Amino acid sequence: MNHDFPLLRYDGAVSEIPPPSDRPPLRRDAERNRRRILTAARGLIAERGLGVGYEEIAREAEVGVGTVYRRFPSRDGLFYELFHDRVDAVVGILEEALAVEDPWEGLRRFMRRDFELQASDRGLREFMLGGADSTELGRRSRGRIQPLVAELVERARSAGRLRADVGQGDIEIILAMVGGLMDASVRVDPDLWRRYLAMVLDGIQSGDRHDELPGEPPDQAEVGRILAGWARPRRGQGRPRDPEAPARAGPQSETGS
Amino acid sequence: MNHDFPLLRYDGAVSEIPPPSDRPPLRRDAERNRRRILTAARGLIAERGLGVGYEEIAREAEVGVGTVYRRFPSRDGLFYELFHDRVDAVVGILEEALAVEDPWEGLRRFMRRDFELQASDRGLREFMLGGADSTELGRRSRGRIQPLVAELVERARSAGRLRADVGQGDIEIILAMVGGLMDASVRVDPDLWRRYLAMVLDGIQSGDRHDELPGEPPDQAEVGRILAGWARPRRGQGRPRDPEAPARAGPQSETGS
DNA sequence: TCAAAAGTGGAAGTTAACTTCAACTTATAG
DNA sequence: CTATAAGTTGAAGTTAACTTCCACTTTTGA
Repeated sequence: MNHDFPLLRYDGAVSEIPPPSDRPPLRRDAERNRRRILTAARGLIAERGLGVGYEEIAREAEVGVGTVYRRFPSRDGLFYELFHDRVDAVVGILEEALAVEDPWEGLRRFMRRDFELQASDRGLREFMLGGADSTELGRRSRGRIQPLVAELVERARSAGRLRADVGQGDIEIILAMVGGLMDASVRVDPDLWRRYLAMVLDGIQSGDRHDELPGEPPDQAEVGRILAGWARPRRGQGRPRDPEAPARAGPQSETGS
Repeated sequence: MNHDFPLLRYDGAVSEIPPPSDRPPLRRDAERNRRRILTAARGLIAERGLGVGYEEIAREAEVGVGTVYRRFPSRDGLFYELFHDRVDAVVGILEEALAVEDPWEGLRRFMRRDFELQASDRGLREFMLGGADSTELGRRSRGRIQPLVAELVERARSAGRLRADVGQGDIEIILAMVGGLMDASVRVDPDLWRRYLAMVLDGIQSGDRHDELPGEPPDQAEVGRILAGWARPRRGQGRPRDPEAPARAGPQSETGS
């Protein structure tokens, strides 16, 4: 059992320094392939999310599927390699935010930087959101991140800049909520999330001052494209079909005898 | 081509009054089955979203799959039957909201009532969000709803209660954003959305007064359950696997020779 | 009552992933 | 240089939907 290696740090947070590997090193070709797989996976997952298939990763990496399975028998191993440094980055952002003098500014800064980090990587977004708890890394990450967020919230509240009725849990929900919007909108307008983050921040601060909203309200066409990309259910449901009107798709009163 | 039957109404909106069906009436058994299918579909889709399969609907309706396909060759026809009256309800809510004297109160009321309507029906939520534009009904619905929302927004802004830099498109995005949260959280806490809607409303009003936030901040366990249910990617990715550490899932420095 | 039209059911075909594995290839150590 | 362990591959098996089709049943109207 060597896969738990918490090293205590100054504040009780757990460091992510990897232990010396105890397995024999990979063969040279294997190492090369491993690198290719990670590169391919990084790109595909950043683009399309955690769901991309091994077959596609293999194709992109110019490697057989079997190789991908051999190297990463479970997706957790792959996600570990792809995201552990990103988690470190988030922790870094949190520490920086805690170092900011003005507590409200610190909280704002954290949220903004966190979203900036996630903006370019859909996989990271999904990992941080829902995927987090199904993975060893995910659970550990939450353990590192939560106390820092709690501290940030506590500071902002004590300083009187955060509404007293807003708690740590609210911040996490807000991150998820705006993150969900980001998922749908980044491709249409990469900075739109800033606008809605600003609205929510205005809603949870206790001062009465509004910052100006960044960007412009999206126009109809933009809204349409954003909604069209919102978390689809499974298979299509708008496929082009034969032009025949579907049987009784034309309205028919339920009261027909 | 008889499946377009816009009847002009007072404000140019399109009425949804069904035309007399020109097809021969269904046989008695067919009508009975059609009813069963709709009932089953209504329940399943409200519970689990637009993605439920025909096989499952058939099982629930105690009918063969073939029957479901015969009656609803495309999902659009099914969605039409399930949702056209819900769209009418939304339009009704909008009209009521426009009749409220205080424009800001009207806007608030619309959003609240709209969410209350959607809270109990995940399928409706998905239909109103993304699914809307892939369907004849969806497109028509947007056409009816948008001008009313625009009017509501215009009123609230003229009255000076809505920030001047908030547009109609923003309201639609906010509906989608909070709707996404609702998707993830209704099962855990059916009223949690009210809290975040309140925050956003506070963020977009121009007065400096905050309403009290409904509910309490979710605690850690609650946040965990909510995030766990957030729009999953495709297949599981946290399946229980053999307890062996995945090959090199244990961290290994990328710098290994 | 009975023939025709309408409707039904569900097995079998289709699609699109995911995963395994046994024959083959390559790096490495001696 | 060679034996061997490590690694690679992609075809074939598996799973879980979706959809079609036709032999059979039910309703209807003359």
